[in-house]
Amino acid sequence: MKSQAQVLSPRERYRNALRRQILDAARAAFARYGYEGVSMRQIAEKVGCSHGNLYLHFKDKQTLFDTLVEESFEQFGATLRAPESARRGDPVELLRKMGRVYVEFGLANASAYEFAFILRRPGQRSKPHPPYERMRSLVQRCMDEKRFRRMDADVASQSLWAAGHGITSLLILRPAFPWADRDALIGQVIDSAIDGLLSRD
Amino acid sequence: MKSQAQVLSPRERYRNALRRQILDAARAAFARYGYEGVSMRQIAEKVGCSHGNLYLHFKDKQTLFDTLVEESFEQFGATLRAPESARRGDPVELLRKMGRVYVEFGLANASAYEFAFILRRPGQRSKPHPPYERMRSLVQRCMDEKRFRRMDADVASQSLWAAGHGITSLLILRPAFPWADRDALIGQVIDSAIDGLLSRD
Amino acid sequence: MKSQAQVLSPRERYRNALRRQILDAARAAFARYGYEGVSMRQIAEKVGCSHGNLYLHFKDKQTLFDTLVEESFEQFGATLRAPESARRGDPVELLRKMGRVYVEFGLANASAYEFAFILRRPGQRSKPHPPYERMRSLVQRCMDEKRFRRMDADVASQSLWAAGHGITSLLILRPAFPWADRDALIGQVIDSAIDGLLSRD
Amino acid sequence: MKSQAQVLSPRERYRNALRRQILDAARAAFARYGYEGVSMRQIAEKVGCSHGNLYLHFKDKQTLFDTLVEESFEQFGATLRAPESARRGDPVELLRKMGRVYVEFGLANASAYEFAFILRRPGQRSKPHPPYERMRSLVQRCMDEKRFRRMDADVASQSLWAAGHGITSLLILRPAFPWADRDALIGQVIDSAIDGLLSRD
DNA sequence: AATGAATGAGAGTTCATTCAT
DNA sequence: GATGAATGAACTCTCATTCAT
Repeated sequence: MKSQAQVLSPRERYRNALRRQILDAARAAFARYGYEGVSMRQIAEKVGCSHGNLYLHFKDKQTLFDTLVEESFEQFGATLRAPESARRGDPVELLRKMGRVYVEFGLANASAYEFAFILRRPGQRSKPHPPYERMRSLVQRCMDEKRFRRMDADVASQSLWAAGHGITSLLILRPAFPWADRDALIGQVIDSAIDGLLSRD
Repeated sequence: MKSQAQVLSPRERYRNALRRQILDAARAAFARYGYEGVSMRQIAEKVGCSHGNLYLHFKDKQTLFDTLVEESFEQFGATLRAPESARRGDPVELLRKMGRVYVEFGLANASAYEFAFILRRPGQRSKPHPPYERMRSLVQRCMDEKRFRRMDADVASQSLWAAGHGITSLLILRPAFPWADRDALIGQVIDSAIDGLLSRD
Repeated sequence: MKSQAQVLSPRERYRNALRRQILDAARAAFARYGYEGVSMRQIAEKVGCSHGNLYLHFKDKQTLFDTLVEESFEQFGATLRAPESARRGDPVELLRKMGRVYVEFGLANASAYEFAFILRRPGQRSKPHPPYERMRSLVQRCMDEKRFRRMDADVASQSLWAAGHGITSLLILRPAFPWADRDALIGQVIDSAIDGLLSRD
Repeated sequence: MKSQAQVLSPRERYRNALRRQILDAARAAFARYGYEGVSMRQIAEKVGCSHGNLYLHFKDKQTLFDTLVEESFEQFGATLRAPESARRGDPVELLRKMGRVYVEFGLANASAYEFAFILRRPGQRSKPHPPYERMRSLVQRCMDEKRFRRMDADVASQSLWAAGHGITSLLILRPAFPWADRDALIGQVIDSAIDGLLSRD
């Protein structure tokens, strides 16, 4: 579908590549030091170009930052769409899988995770984002199929999100902490959170 | 023990009060805007003194910040010491209580919580802090008394911490999100996390 | 009257002196190169202080500039108040005298004159300024006393202003031009402009 | 004479047209914002070409500016040549006419007027320019024919120029001022200036 | 001929910090 | 003990200019 858009002049390809490099350098820096802790000059130095050059790609620092936030949410949305799209199969198992994907994607893309869920942002929006919406509809399905106890669907969904966010953010923000076995820990967190919603009989 | 420290000259008392005001103003500002987002001048203005004055109480900006981090951990330690000190009583119920205290103290002292567990810091230390140690010993006791399944005590403890941190940090960082009933949500998170560790029989 | 305001601590006096130095340096620079042609750093260098220092006296460049404009108008107002205040005496002669004072003050304070009447300004106001108002009332008096022909008082006043401004601004802006005898020229310009308004009989 | 210059290839004609567009855009911009207040990028944007393109027509910004100054003087010279060339007829009336043409041409070509007579320039030359020379010779003729009093011809000529320049520059620089009727005002200024030179008998 | 990517200088402004008073 | 004047570095951003394409 985008096939004709793929035909780029060398110049355009180079331009895109540089833009990509800037975004990557900026993402890493912002994630580590926060918005105010990073200067355009520092980003440019990491990229290896003049700082003026950044302004040929992004109007200003805020726009560069916003682009990264947007990008991060899109990445999350795309990743979490996959497991949910499996319409059939045990919805509880789907949720478990989704939880693990969430955490693992967050760890593998730590800076994107920080942009999406940790970093304070100048212009706070905080609407229910697509990843959350997907999870919530799956939780609802679990209730409809009597796999989960009847309860407030938002309480249930948000308790799952809290658990997943808790382990993800701690592992990202406190990498030096003497963590137990990573997989076992993640599994325990997710399983507890989901099992705590199951019907008891 | 500290009795002789109580005898303060008026001058010393004033000095201490000013130091306290500076810390409070700085804590609020840092928590909202981050380390680089706050200037010494801004802090001084909130306090109502000259910016030069700050340097009579704290060597530099970093020291002021570090003092707040230290203080935050101490507050947490003191708060969580109380429930644990009840040596008798159902250890599982004690854990539940401890979890709720953790979350509620975190929410009531959001900026302290951010200092202790969210904000990235220039000089990262990240040793197992006292609050964690206390919880871990309680978890161990639950296992010793067969209330919890036998499993790696660190996996168990850290899964509890993850859950508690998850809900606390989300509520702090995303206040504009349409959260479900706060108490119900907190209860669900903690109960799931603890119930997931119980012996199954 | 301002006697008690004269008691300044040495610090205040020094501060005022520095402020004065900054204003003088800025006035000369702006008059020669225009608003955009002068940088805060250049001004600081002429004063012999750091450029940051300027911001302790003026909020920003625009404020520094505005202060100079204000000051220039005040100087003009004060200077032109003197001849006019002589309530009695031939009003035509008063006007002649006022014209000469206007031109000579403008030449003696060329940069102030440029600020007041030549330089384009970012925020254009252009209301009838006090100097003009004073002259206009004198022109009116000349008409009332039948010394001037009956005509539109604004046409008359503005034609005088135009003549005075013309010779003043040319002498300031084109100092290298081979001018005729300065006093004779100024006298001729003013006399023509005023005589052209006299009643003819 | 210029006939062979008229034969232009389409390419050359296009090139000339573009050069013309650049000059026009630059003239308007410089006149409004001054030399330092205008960037090459802004000029290019108004023209609708790349900023690099400007350098194919003008070596640098200063050269572009100088070209405009030159051009402005030429326009004035050409305009004022017309009335003077009428060798016969009342020389005083010719002068009056010349004055009005001067002012009106200045107002109609405000930016050219600013370039020629108001804007400060990096490299100041300020020799008696052709327009002045023409007027001066006409003044001399008035004296020779006893229409003007005997006096220093430069004082007389420059007093006329001052009057004309005064009203022209004020109307250009202070458009927001509440001016009286424009034509009446211009007429009064010129008539006063010329009548002030007439022989008295 | 024309583009636009790139640079390095320099703009206005704010900052942490020092120090004389 | 406290002030606030002062500095120099660093910030974001814009500019004139060059040059490969």
